[in-house]
Amino acid sequence: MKVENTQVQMRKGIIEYCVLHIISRGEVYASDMLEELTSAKIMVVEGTLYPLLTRLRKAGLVDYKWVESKSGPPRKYYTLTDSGGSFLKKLEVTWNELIESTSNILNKSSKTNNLADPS
Amino acid sequence: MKVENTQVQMRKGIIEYCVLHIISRGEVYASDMLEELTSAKIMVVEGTLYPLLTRLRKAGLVDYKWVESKSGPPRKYYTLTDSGGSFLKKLEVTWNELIESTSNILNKSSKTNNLADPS
DNA sequence: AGATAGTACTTGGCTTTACAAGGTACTTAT
DNA sequence: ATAAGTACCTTGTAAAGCCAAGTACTATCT
Repeated sequence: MKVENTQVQMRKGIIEYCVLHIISRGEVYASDMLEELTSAKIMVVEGTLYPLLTRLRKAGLVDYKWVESKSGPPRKYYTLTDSGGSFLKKLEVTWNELIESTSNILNKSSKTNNLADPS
Repeated sequence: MKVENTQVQMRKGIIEYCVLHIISRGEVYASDMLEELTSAKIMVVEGTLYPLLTRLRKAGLVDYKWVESKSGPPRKYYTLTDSGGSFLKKLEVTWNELIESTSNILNKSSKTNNLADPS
């Protein structure tokens, strides 16, 4: 079992949450999102983002419109739908609960170990 | 697309992290973990936990010993191995980074909403 | 003794999804 | 025309949670 594998698992779902949140802030297209996610150190690649955006659109959570570009092919600019907005709210609740639940577990550290030994 | 589905995705990986942490605090068996995870509001079912424990053992991250019980069949009491300990340390780093990265995204909220009120 | 209930652990099949790799389509520069 | 750059899409693979059914052991009831 590799650490990388678990790290991938940890990111799952969170990526969807972050993408919805980015779209909720205003119209963006895929490369915008990629840049923002990457600069926030949440690594995402095209092969992950595009299928995700397609899923979100099919589910009616986001919508898009084509916009001509002066430097290349047209772009899909995404916006959040109403149902996407309520979906995002639910995810926010879930995320906050998950953070709290996890810290409940983590803060119960006991006598037996000293895993945070910095040496 | 259902909210439950995304919520499941969010939990992935985090469950593994929590289970390793619980084991790191001392010997426990599966029902102990189930109870603790459930009371921390991280819902886990047997069909998730047992395969996870098997994976962790095969990966050498945890070990177990059979212990007789007075009220039923014997139990597998789990302990963390050395390599499980260093694995857990790496996951702690990953988890903290992920929290921070996510909050970087979320705190960029724009004029339109105030969903992540920081007060 | 046999049947039933409770506890603990296991397994097979299903579904979802991140990721890699390769592909299509449009625009601009040479 | 050809090349380069940008943007979006698709197919195949592997991983993992979940559901449901199953196995095995113990204690209790009839």
